[in-house]
Amino acid sequence: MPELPEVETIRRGLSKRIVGKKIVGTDIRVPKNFIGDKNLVIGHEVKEIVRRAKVVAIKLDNSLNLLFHLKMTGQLIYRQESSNIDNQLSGKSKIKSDSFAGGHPDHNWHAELPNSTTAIIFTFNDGTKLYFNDLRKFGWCKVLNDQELQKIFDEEYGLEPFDDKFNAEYLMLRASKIPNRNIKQFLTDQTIVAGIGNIYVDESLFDAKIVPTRRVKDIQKSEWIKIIESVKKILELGIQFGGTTDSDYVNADGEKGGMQNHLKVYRKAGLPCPDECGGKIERISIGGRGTHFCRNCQK
DNA sequence: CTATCTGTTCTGAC
DNA sequence: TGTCAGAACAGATA
Repeated sequence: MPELPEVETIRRGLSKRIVGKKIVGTDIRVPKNFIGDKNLVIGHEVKEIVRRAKVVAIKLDNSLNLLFHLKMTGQLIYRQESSNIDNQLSGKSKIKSDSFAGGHPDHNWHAELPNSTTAIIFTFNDGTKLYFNDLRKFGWCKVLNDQELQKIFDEEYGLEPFDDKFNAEYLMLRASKIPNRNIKQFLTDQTIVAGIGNIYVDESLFDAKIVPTRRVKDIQKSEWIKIIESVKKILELGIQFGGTTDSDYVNADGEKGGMQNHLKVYRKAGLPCPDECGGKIERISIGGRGTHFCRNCQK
C-alpha cells in the first residue's frame, strides 16, 4: 500500500526518533522478510534515513544500510516503551510514550507489539524498538553496503517526481518509446517516475482531467505539463496529510493522519463526480488494478 | 460456505 | 519487446 507520501512520512517520523541511536539487537521472526546478515548491523549507529521511490533506507555508521520495501501490507512502528497499551489509550489529551507508525493501515497501530504479523524487531541502545510488521509477507528488509544501495537507487528507479528533470520533455521522450501504453500504467512504471502507486495515480489523473486509458502517444505537451502539476500537487497533499492511513492512526503528537479523507475518486465508484460535472465515478480494471475515474470530465 | 477482492512487484509464457 | 496472467501471502468482503 505505501506509496511515496506514506514512505516519506515514515522517513520523517523515523528521522526525528532514531538518528544517533545504536542498534543493539535484531530479532528476525520471519526469515523470508530479511535478506542479509543481521549481525553486521549490531553495534552500529543510525546516521540518516533516506527515501527513494517507495523504499526507505536506514544508513548506518559502518557504510551498511537497512533498505525496506513495505509492498502491500508492511508497517514500520517505533515504540519508546516496550508495550503498554493502557498508557497509550488512557491519556485523553497526551500520549506519554513516544510512538510512531507508518505503512499499511489496519487497526493494529497501537495494539500490543510484537503481534502475529511482526517480522523483524530492532532494539536500540536506549531500549526503544522498531517493529517491521507485514501481514502478507511480500515486503523485505535488506542489508546492503553503500555501493549496492546506490546501484539500486540509480538503476531500478526513474526520476523522483520532485526532481527538476521530471518535466514534459522527459515524459514525452519516455512515452515515445512505448506509444501505445496507457497513461495509468505509464505513470505507475517505477522506472519512469518513482513512487506513484494505484491510489495516487487515480487521484492525479482525475485532477489533470485525463482518462486513465489514454494512450501516451495521444497526450499533448500542454496535457503533460498539467499531469506533472497534478502529480506533484496530489503527492504533496498526501505528504501534508501524513499519507493515506487508517482513521485510528494517531502519531506521536496526537495528530490524525488522513489523506483518505481527501481522496476524490479512489474507491468512490458509483458516487457523483466530486467536481460536480454531472458524471459518476466509474470503476474499471487496467493492468489488473482497480481504476477509478469520471468518464464525463476526464478526457 | 465459496468466490472474489486488495494499496506491489517480479517471473514466465506467448 | 510488449503484454498478460499468475505468483508470493493473508486476510476482508459479498
